[in-house]
Amino acid sequence: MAKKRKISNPVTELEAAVLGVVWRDGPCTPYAIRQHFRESRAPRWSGSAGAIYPLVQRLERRGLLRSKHSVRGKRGQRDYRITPRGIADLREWIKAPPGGTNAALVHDPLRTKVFFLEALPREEARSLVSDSIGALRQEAVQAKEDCRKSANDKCPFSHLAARNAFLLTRVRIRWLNEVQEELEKRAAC
Amino acid sequence: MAKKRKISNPVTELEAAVLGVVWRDGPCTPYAIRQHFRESRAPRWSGSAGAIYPLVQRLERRGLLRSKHSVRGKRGQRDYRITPRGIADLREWIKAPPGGTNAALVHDPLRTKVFFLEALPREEARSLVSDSIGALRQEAVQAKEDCRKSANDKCPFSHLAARNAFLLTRVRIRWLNEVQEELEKRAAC
DNA sequence: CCGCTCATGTAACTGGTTACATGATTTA
DNA sequence: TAAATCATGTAACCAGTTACATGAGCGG
Repeated sequence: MAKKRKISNPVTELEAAVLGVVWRDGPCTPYAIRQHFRESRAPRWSGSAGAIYPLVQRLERRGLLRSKHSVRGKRGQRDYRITPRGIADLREWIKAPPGGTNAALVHDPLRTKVFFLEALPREEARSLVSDSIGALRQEAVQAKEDCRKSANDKCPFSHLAARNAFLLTRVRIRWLNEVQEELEKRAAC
Repeated sequence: MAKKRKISNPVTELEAAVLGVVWRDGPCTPYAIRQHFRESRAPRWSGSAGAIYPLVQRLERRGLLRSKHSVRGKRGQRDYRITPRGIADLREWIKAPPGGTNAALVHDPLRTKVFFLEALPREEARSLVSDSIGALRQEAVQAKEDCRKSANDKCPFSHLAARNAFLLTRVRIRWLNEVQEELEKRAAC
């Protein structure tokens, strides 16, 4: 059987995200990559220096990124671009992340909290839920705004990503409303 | 001003989850705790030995758990129970996790993938989306089943947690349908 | 020139993973 | 009793965080 092209190493999610940013934004400095992540409202993407700089060095050693000194010859400033192997590995990750977690259940810390909500005095449980609803509403407004802004992009996928954030936030609000109802029902007893 | 009781150290999410399990299930061995996590379909909770055993030791050193040899004097078998300070810290975490991420945007790897979906040849993008829809439908069936099973629990919150999982899964399916439509629209051009 | 922010990095630490070792119990 | 599996643990590794160091450009 014709052996498929050996993929160097499956990239992690963060590595893939960096590859994706470089793929999309063309040559860019690590700092620009960091900014991209820090602007994201998803807390997963902190874009801390200690994560990004070693990561791009790693990716360059593995041949997925290539860098050269920026024309503006500031200190060590380097512009990174993606290599063909980098693109191949990015595609590989999109198709099948390591562990096959493509459709795994998303993690919601509020779910865990509600799971243990009986450990909280009733009144505190109540305020936790209503505070969270408030915060999520804020989130939803932001997400909707992101949706609107990306609605007319040349690429429809960034808009769909924003829409994912909005829909998830909205459904969590609705779910919290159910939790709230349950709390009130219990209070009534 | 009356200083609030000093909370030892804010616990992490995994620590809080372990405290929660011990709080709920009464005295139990580390192994039982692991089982609890491994049965969860959320990939976040792997319950690997290397995570749990050091963790309960840590919590005992910090005075949040207390252990004694099980009556069945097997090897080193220990039953852990939660202490009052453990309960206090668990409550503290439920109210306000470190970082105030109570209502932060949930992380969805499929969102990231779709964000970079243009990097994929059209046909592969299509099959990624339809495969994911299939997998999520499976997930949704499972989640609904969990919902049903927990519907008549004495504690309604485990049911609400299951419902969260179901709702999130369902909304992701709907969102993926939108992605699918978009792909077909583009194919038509 | 002083201080501020931009930008690139590094070092120490932390928490979780995989893989292994080993003792206890059950089952064939 | 031999093999399988349950149960407890540990060691090496790894990725990401916080905190720091440092240089470069710029505005007062």
